[in-house]
Amino acid sequence: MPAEAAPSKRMADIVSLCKRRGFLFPSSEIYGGLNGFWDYGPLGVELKRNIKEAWWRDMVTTHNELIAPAGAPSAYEMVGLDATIIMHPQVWKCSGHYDLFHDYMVDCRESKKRYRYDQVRGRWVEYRGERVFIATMAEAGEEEEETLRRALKYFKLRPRDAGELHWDGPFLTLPQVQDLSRVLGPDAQTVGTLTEPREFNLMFKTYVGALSGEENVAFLRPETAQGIFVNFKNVLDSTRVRIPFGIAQIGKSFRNEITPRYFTFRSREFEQMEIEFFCHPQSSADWYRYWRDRRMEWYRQLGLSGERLRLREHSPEELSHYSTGTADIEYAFPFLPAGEFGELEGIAHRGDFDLRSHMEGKLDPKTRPLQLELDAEGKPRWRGSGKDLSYRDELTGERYIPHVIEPSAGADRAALAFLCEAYQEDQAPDEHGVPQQRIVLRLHPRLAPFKAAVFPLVKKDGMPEIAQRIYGELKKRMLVFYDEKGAIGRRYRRQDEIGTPYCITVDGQTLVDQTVTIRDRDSLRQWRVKIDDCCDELERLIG
RNA sequence: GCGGGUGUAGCUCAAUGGUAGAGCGUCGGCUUCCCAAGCCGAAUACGAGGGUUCGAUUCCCUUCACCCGCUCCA
Repeated sequence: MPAEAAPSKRMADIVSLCKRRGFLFPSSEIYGGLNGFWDYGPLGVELKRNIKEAWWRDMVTTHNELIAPAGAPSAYEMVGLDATIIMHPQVWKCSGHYDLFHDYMVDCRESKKRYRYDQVRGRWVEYRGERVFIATMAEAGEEEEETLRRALKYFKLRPRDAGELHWDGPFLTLPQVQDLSRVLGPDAQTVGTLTEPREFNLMFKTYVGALSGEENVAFLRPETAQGIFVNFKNVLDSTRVRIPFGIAQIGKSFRNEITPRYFTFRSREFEQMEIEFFCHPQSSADWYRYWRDRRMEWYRQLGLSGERLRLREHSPEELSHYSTGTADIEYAFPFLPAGEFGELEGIAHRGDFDLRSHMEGKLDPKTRPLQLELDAEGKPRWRGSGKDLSYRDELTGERYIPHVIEPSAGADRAALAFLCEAYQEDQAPDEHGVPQQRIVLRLHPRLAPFKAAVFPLVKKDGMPEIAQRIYGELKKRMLVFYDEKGAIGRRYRRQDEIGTPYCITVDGQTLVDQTVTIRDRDSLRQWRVKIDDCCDELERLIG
C-alpha cells in the first residue's frame, strides 16, 4: 500500500479530481458559487444515479416478500413512494421540526458563542447600586452555584462577601428580560455583549400561491420521512400490504444549515434515501437489529469494506427519549480529523412517535410514556390530523399503532464516501516498464459511471470500425465510452481516473480470430474474449 | 456567526503598479505504439463590485466562494 497523503491534501486532490473530471461543481459557479449547494456533473450524476438505483433495487424492487432474508425476523413487504417537497405546514408542527428548527438565537460579541434565546437563564443581582442579570447555561442543579460564582467574579468579591449581593427575584429565561444591555452573557466578562435575538429558521420558507403572507407560509421539507408517515394510511388502503412492511422513498430535502462545510458533506440541499419500516411493537427490537446490520452490509458490499466504515450504536444518553435504539453508519472521511467519523446513515427505532403525533397531535418526546405536548394554557401545542393511523391485524383482530424502524441514508454523503474510498494513487508501469504514479478510482462496477471503454489499439487496419460496432452493441445494454485518440496507455489511464472498471481493446489479433482483450482496472490483467461474448462477459463481471 | 488562510487557464502552481508564464490536461496534426511524459501546432485565466492611481491581477475597502480552527449540528 502506498503511504496515504495527509488528510487535507488527500481531500484537496479528491475535490480537484471531481472538478476536473466532472463529478461535482460548485452551484452557480459562474456567479461565484452559492454556499452549501453543489451540482453533479456528467460523471457525478451517473455515480449518484447508480447509488440511488442500487439502493432502490436492493431495498425495493428485488426484495422478495415471500422469503425472510437472512437475519430478518420474518418475511416482509416493501413498497415505494414519492411525496412532495412542499407539504402541509401542520406536518412540520406535528413532526417537531417546526419547533426544533425555528429558534431564536443570541450571539455574544465577547465570547463569540451563540445560544438559544430561550435556553439562557439567569437572575438579577444588585451590588452597590449596580444591577446585573447573571446569565448561565448551567444545568438545572448547578445554576445557583454558577451564578453566585460569576456574580462574585464580576463584582470582584471574595466568597465570604457573598452576603453583600442582593439577589432579586427567581431564575428567568432570557425572553423574560427586557433589557439585554444589563445582561452578563454566560461566557462573558462584561455586561451587554449579547446581541438582540435573531430568528434562525433551519427550514427553508416559501409561500404557496402568488400572494405572500403568514397565511400561506410553507416549508421545503427538511426530511423525506414525513411524506411517508402522512401517507401511511393511503398505502395501507391501496396496496394490501400487511405489517411488517416498509415504505421507501428517495428525494431531495432542504436544511438551512448554519455552517455548510466539508465539500458536499453538509449541504443545504441534499438527497435522502429513507425507509420507514412498520412492525408490531413486540418485534420492533428484532427489526431494528435486522435493519441496522442489513444497511451496514449494503455499504460493505458496494466497496466501503475497510476500517473507515463503522457502525456506532448510540449510547442511552444520546437516544431520543422515545427511541429504544439508534445506530449510525459512519465513515472516516478524509476531511475529518484522524479518528473522527461522519454520518452516512442513521437507523433509528422511532417507536410510535411519528404516527401518533400525526394522529393525536404533537407528542412531547421528553415524556415516557409519550404524552401530548401542551401549551401554556394546557391545550395541545399542535393539533394532529385526528385521523386513525392505527393498524388492524386481520388475522388476530388486534389493533395497534405500529412501531417504526427508520433507516435514513444520505445519497450525497454516500456518493462522497464512495468517491473518497475509491480514490487511490498507485503505481503502474509505463511503456518502458518504469513505474509511474497513477490516479485510479476503484469504484464498485455497479457504481462506476462508465461500465467499460472501447478502444481500437490503433486508428487503422479497420480496428476503429470493429471497435465502433462493439461500442454500439454494448451501448444498448450499459453506459460505455468510446475513444480512439492518443496512445493506448493514456486512454487506459483516463478511464482509471474516472473509475471505469473494464477496457475493451480491438487489436491485431482481433482481425484474425474475432477476439478482443478485456483489461481490468484494478489488477491491470488482460484476457481475450470473443467479440460476440463481450457483452455477456461484462454483465457477468459487473454483477 | 467569529477568527485565520486562500482565490491567476480545465487542474496544480509562478511572476508583476505598465493587462501574465509553466507543467499537466484539452483540441488539431504527425507517430500506429498494449499501460500517460516522442514531435509540431492551437485555444483557454487574474472570483465579483467599488476606491486610490495617468494606469490595478498587484495597494485599499466591500462582497462572494473554498480551506482550517471555533460555534452549530435536528
